[in-house]
Amino acid sequence: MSYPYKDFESKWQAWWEEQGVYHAKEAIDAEGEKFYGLIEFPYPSGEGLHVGHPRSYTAIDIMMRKKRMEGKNVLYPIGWDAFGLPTENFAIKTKQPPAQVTAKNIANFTHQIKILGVGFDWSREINTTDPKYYHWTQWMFIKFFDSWFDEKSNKARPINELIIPKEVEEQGIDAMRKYRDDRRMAFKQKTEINWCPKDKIGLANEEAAGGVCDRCGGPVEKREKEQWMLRITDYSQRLIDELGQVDYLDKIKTSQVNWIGRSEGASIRFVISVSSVISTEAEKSQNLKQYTSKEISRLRRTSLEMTKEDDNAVEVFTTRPDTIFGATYLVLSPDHRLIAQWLEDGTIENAKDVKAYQTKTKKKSDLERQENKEKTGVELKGVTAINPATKKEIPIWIADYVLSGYGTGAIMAVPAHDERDFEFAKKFKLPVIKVVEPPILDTMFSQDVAVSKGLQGNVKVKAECWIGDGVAVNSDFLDGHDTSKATEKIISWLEKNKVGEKKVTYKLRDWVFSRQRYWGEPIPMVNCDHCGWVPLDEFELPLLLPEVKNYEPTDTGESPLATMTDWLKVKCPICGAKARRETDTMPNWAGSSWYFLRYCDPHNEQEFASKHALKYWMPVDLYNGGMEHTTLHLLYSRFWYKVLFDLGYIPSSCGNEPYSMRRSHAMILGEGGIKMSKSKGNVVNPDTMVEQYGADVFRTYEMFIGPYEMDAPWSTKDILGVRRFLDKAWNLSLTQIKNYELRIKNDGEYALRAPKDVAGRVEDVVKTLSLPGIDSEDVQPYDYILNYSIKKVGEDIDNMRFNTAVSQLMILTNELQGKPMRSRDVRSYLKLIAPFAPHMAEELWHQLGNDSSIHLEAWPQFDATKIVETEVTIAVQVNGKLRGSIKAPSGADETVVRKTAESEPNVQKHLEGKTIKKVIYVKNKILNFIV
RNA sequence: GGGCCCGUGGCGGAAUUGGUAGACGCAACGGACUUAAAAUCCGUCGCUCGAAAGAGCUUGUGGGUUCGAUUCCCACCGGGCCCACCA
Repeated sequence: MSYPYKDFESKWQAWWEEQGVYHAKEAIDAEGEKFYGLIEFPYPSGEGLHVGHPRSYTAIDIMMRKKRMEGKNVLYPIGWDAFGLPTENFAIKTKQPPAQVTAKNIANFTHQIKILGVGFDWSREINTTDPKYYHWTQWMFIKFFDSWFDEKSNKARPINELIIPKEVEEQGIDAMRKYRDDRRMAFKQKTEINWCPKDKIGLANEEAAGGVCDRCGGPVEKREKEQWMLRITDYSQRLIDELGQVDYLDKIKTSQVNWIGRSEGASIRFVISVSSVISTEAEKSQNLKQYTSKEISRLRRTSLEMTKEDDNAVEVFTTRPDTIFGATYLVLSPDHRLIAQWLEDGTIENAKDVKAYQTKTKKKSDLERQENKEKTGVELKGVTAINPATKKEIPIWIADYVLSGYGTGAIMAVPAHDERDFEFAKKFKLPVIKVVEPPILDTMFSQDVAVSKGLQGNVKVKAECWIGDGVAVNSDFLDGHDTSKATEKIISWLEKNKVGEKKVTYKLRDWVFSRQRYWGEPIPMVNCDHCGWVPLDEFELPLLLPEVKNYEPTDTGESPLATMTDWLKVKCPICGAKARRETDTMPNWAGSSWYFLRYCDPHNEQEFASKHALKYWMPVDLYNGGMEHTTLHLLYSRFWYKVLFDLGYIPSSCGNEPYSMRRSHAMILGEGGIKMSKSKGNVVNPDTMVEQYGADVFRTYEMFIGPYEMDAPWSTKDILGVRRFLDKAWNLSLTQIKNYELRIKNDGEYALRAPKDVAGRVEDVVKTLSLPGIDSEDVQPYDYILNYSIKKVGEDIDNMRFNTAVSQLMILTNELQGKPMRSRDVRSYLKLIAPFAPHMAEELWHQLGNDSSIHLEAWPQFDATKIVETEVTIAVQVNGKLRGSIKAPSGADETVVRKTAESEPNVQKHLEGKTIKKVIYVKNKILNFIV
């Protein structure tokens, strides 16, 4: 018979809430150790809960339930990451206020999660769109604005501790303000945004995935816009190094490190010359002109010594300074700052072509860029550079394969040692010089050789020179070998000659923190003609998101808030003059960057969380989330936390990492292993499953579905197997309980439900009546399997191997079939099942005569002596092949086992007429005869 | 192109530090109960040969290390995810 889950699931859910079973104790009156478990709070979309959500909620719930039963003060909170685009777009489409849509979605999600029986502490529920919450998001933004990164102490500090150099101070107040603004953790900068020319709106990256507009499907362009940025790049090195302090899955650490993308190399300055020096076209294409020091002195710059990049030098970044002898041209990104200047002062002779190329690049969508990787570019006529190592004059090009955002936005092209440079050189017939041997070798070679007299200690270079294509770059001597010595040597030469130095760069970009959207936290900043960007006074927070008539983005690409003329007008907090509010809002990553801090003290109106609460709960002991957030949310929130930590808003005892442990769940796929999607019609709705099978079956099935960290396909048939299991567990437990009733009735004429003054608990009744059997100390036939299961299930939960934990519970349940149990063993059995099937366990627990929740009972202990096996099965092999198996006492030594094994008929057969050369014996496991 | 992950029966998946491959579940087949079906219970279940005992083969493919490899190493094939002109 199926167990009647409908009779009691909602009853217990209400009772748990009423009893506060899952409420964490406040830091102040808590005893014992704390445990803070966290799942990524959901975005309450209109789609409703996906079956993937409960997989991780249940998994962590199971771990939290066990911790709670082990006596820990568990914090397992839930909330809503509710600002964001899908809601805004839905609101626009249906002409409803986003706040209203959000409220509806939250109500729906709440219901869906509550019927699952997850043990969340709902008393700490938070919502990022609640002014009481975003008050502090705004407050933190101001703290970012009011701080800078001090490289000396390697941490963020208040901006008023920034010392302004004398020479800047002398330049006046504007210069001082600029000096400060250029260093703030939150700053305004022109950056490219995705722009849909058809819809005339700016798009978030996620709306412009693949270079296509999310709304109209048309191509997306780049446009420049001033945006708020957060200086996460200052933390690049710490975000890598401090991973050493935390326990994250290796693949998570690896992808964060790769995302930050540290590379070591050198920055090298190439002096610029004017083209009039170059004699002829022929000379230019056939021979790279070798300059004498005399000629160099005729260049615009008389010395090759460059201590920093200026108008007369281009700075490049390279990870291979050892190949500098092969650098035959420079390439700048089309929007390199020097180009605008050269265009202006007329240095560039082919200005028209250059400008045309710049425009073309800007129009090029990401999609085109991805699809068509053929090299394009334009030579800058009239400007050249001098390779500091070879002293040769080399041309300068612009090309979109050089990215403005990485390194210095300029490269030295070494076509013989870089595929992209080679492709480019081939196409535009540029010289290719292969550095055949590292320039540290004291051998001198051949034809068009670049020799650097500048290098110390008679260092010479073997190099070959080709013009144009016809050269295959393969099996290069340097590439793939250890070039570190050569690199080191060159760098020290560069440094000695002041034309370059060691440099580290990162792929990580600063965080674009503005959205030209409505449904986000207003940025609490004011622009004043006299004072520049000024934050609101703290007592003015929260700056409420005003209601607007129309949520559509504006034609100008500004946020809808820009149409609120009254709201925009504000007095400057500093000088009181007329000023204008910022109309951009924050990205949805803002609220999620610190929500785990708010859970510690969610109702605090004086601060984002009290120091005391933070001290008690932080860091998060276990944080579970999807791999897709590894390089965004997880990195952002680590950064955010570090800034708050550096500024002293988080007690130092919490440590400078927010999460001690990070684990990852995987996806639940549709039947057959394809992704669930509305269009494929294979979406499974959790509500339907709960209705059809009950929450306990649904939960347990999702745990049984496969390894937690791996994707698993949904199977409507497999869930039936789990239902059968819980039916069996239910019937088994009821049978045991009925047995007590019968025995009590027969022997003592008491019913189990005897009046409370006689007894509430079965075992009390039993003790009162001193009935033998029920609580007997006799050896029971299930002693081994029960104790082993307690051990195994406990370990599996700790190690997040939920699938094997469930299978062990199945084995246990099958083995207990038809065996009368001691009441204390039934209690242990129910406790083992409780984390997986909390409703059923609670119901049976109460039927057993208990009044308090099973989820607050102590986790069962196993008796190690019951697990020790006295007799073991040993596999017997002949030449590594299994020929039989024998029983032997546990720990038996070789001679005993060998004797038994040799008498085994099948083993005998294979040993017959052969001499045993060697015997390998592994205690309690295997005996192998080598003949 | 770079990084990460995964290949085990008809299916989802088990297998401590290398030690009896296929736990547990699904499906399938045979049986019991039933007027019948469902549900439930009992049994069989990697492949090939064999009545059976047993033998051979088997963890994507090919090599290697080892007494012994799903596990470790090398190469290849297939699939997935993320990033992608990152100098």
